Amino acid sequence: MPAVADKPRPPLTPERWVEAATEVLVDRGIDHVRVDLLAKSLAVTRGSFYWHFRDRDDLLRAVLQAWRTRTTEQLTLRLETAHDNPADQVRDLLSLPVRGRSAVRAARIELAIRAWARRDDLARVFVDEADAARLGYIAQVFSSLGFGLVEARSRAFLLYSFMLAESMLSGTPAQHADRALLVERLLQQPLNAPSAR
Amino acid sequence: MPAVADKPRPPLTPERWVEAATEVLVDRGIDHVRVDLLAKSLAVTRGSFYWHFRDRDDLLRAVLQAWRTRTTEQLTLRLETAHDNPADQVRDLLSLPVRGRSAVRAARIELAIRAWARRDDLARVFVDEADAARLGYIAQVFSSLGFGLVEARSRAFLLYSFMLAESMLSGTPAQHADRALLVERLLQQPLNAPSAR
DNA sequence: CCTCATCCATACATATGTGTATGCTGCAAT
DNA sequence: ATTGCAGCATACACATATGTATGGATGAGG
Repeated sequence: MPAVADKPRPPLTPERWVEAATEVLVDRGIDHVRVDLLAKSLAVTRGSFYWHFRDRDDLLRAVLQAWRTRTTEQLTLRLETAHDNPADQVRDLLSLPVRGRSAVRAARIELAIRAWARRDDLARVFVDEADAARLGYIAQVFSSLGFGLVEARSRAFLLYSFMLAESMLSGTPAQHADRALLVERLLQQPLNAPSAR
Repeated sequence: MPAVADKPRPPLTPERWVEAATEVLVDRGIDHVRVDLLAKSLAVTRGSFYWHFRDRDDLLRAVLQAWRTRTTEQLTLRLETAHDNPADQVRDLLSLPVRGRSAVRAARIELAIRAWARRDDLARVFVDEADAARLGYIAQVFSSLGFGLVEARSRAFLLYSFMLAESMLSGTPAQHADRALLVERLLQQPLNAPSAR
């Protein structure tokens, strides 16, 4: 009984493979991102994969690059739509992880890549870049609030730490700390050290 | 040419297997903790493994339990040798990651287990327990400094976040933030909210 | 309508992993 | 000295992974 007109599928793009790979990466870790598994989830055979990608590493590189593209886009978008009031930018940052399903998903992807980066040099490069870029951005915001360089960098790290920890630790965010209290405290002018304006 | 008196090895203990497994876990992640690989690193065959352990999961459970034992011991030790001055306890906590090779190693183990816990329910239980215990301890210290419950928990989370982030992000700790500044700020009494004594 | 490139399927060859069954060896107790 | 078991080795059955080689279908252009 030969083909009764199998639904003609649209051709697969490399992006589809990257999506599928990212999915598995988040749910099961980089070691479970395997060609045959992805092929099954896309309902094709591995023959298709090796048409679009040179090998498995080629795919993994593509996953990292896709992530970098998204994160840098996020950051530049944040830079462009910057509020006039820097304090509001800080408040926005702190309310970021709680708002939106896509933000939660992005956080999960990032954690998975971070775990991957602990053992893979290339992944580590990408993660370090992202961290540096964001820390730089946050520090810049604090800087425009009138804090000196060291102060701004310290507060930026503290804020970034808080965001990281919230995405890592279990439990609802609210049960960890009073976000409103925290943000206002972070915005305060230094107390013992005179502000360097 | 039959055995020219191969060095008689001392019998293997389950602990040795757990050590080896932890080693691999740190360096390459839980998915690389495999029986045959460990057997090679211990210079025996898998036959030995299945003598000491029921199966691979049995070993992984043992790894988690060994970790819990160590971490809770660390915490109780901290509770017992508690300084009279709670402020000193906070200062101790912040200087913890930088002092000692074993502290660094413990941090690496913890990160590996944390990555594991993102996909394994049992591991997650252990990690959550550890987090809760430590957060409780730190909050207690802040509490004895005169902070109210919410204040104490918030500051505890902030401090714990900082410690976590320092062990996760690349770069030397010193380049992130001024630790001394941070600790003194964390110790200060609340400013806008009146302290609940 | 024939051709050719694109996109995928199929079929090897090879590697690496788990778990089980069973065999071998030395030391300890009787 | 013989027995007996602890501790490990060896061998088998099976599953799953990568990568390559090659064949088949389908649509666009000459």
